[in-house]
Amino acid sequence: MQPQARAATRIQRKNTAAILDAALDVFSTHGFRGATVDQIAQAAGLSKPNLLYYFPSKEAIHTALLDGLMETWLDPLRAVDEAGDPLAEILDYVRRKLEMSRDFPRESRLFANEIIQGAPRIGPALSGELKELVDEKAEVIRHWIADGKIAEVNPHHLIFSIWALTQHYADFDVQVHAVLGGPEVDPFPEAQRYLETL
Amino acid sequence: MQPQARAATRIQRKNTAAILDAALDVFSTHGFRGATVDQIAQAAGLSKPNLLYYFPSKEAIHTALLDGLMETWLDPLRAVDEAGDPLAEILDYVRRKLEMSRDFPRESRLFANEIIQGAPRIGPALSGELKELVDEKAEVIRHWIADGKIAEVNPHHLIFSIWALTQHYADFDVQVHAVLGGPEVDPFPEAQRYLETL
DNA sequence: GCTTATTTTGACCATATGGTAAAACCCACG
DNA sequence: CGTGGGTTTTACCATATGGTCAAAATAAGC
Repeated sequence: MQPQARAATRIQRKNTAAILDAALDVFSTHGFRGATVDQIAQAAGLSKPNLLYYFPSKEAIHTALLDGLMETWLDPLRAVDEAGDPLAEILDYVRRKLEMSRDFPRESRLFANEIIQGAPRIGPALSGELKELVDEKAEVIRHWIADGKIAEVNPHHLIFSIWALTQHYADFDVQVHAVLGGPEVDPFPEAQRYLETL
Repeated sequence: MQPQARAATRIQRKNTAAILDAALDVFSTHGFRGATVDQIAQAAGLSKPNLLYYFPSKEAIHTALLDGLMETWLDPLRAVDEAGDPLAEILDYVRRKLEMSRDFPRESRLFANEIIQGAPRIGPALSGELKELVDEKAEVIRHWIADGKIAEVNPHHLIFSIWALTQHYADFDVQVHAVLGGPEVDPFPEAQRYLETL
C-alpha cells in the first residue's frame, strides 16, 4: 500500500511531517526549480530514495505544501465578519495578516515565489477559491461603504494593499533588515503606524 | 580581445542587448536557478555557445542585469527633494514608483526574485548603496515631520510601505489579474485611492 | 521467535544543464 | 579578392538532478 493513500504508521506521520517542513524551508528559499530533492531529503534527515518513498515526486511535495497552506492562508480573510464593526474588522484583518507574516514567513515566501513566477501550479486556485472569497469580502466592504460606515475606496484594491503591506515584511525580509541595519523585529511599530493611517 | 572589455562592434552591441533583454525575460519569470542558459540563448535568437561568447557565464549575465538596473531602480527615490513640498514630493515618488511597476514589471520581478531568495547576489548592494540612500531620505522625512509639515510616521516604514504597495502590482501581477478576473490595467485607480489615504 | 509488512539503502539510469574547444564561417578593410 | 579579426557552429564533457529498482534492514503482529 502506498503511504500517500492514508498516513497510518507513526513513522509515516513523523517522516511526512519532517519532509514537508524541510521542503517548506528549501522551496521558500530557492523556489521550486531552485530546490533539489537531495536538499530536501538531507534537511529532513532522509536519503533521497527514502523521501521518494513517501512522495512520488518533487512536484507532489510542492503541491501538498501549497494545498495544505492555502486554507491557513485564507483564514484571516474568511474571519472578516460583515456583522462586526467595519473599522475594527479591517484592522483585525491587518493585524492577523501581519502576525502571519511574522510567524510564518516561509509560507509567505513559498506563495510569493509561486506567484511571481506566474503561479504555474496554483493558478487555478487563484482564479477559483481565492477570487471567490475576495469577491465575497469585497462585496461586504462595498456594503459598508454604501452605508457610510467607512471611507470610499475600491474594495479589491484595499485588500491588495493589505496583502502588499503585510506580506512585504515576510517576503522582503532580507531587504528590510539590510536597510534597517540589523535583525531587529519591527512589523509591530509599522502595524501601529498603518492603523493610524487608515 | 574579449568582447566584455569594451562593446565596440555593431554586432556586439546588438547581441549583448538582445541577450540582456532575453535574460530579463527568463530570469524574471523563472528566477536565477530556474532559468537555463539555453532558454536565454533561444529567446535572444542565439545558440548557447554563441551566447557564452558574449558573457562568460550565466551568473555574469545575471550580475550585469542587476548592476545595470540598480541605478534605474533607485532613481525615483533619489529624485525626492527636501526643498520641495513634502506631500507633493511623496505623492510624486509614489506615482513614479507605480509607473515603474507598470512600465518595467520584469525588472521588478527580477529584484523580487533575488530578494525573496535571500539576495545571494545583491546583498552587499542592499546594505550599502540602498541603505545609504534610504537613510538619507529617511532623514529628510524626519525633518519634514519635525517641522510639522507632515503627519508623524516612521520614515523607514513609510518608504517600505510605498515599495510594498507599488511593487505589488508588478510582482503579484498574476494574482491581481486572477482576482480581478481579467487582464485589465488598474494600478492607476489604486494610485488615486492611495493618494487620498495618505 | 517467527513471519509478514513496512521502511531504508545502494546502485543505477536518463536527461538536463553549465560550460569548453576547435573548426568553420563571415565580413570589413586594405 | 584575399586576409585577418571577429563571430558562429558542431561536437563535446563533467556534473547535477529527478527518479527507479531490487535487495537489505527494520518494525509489527501473532
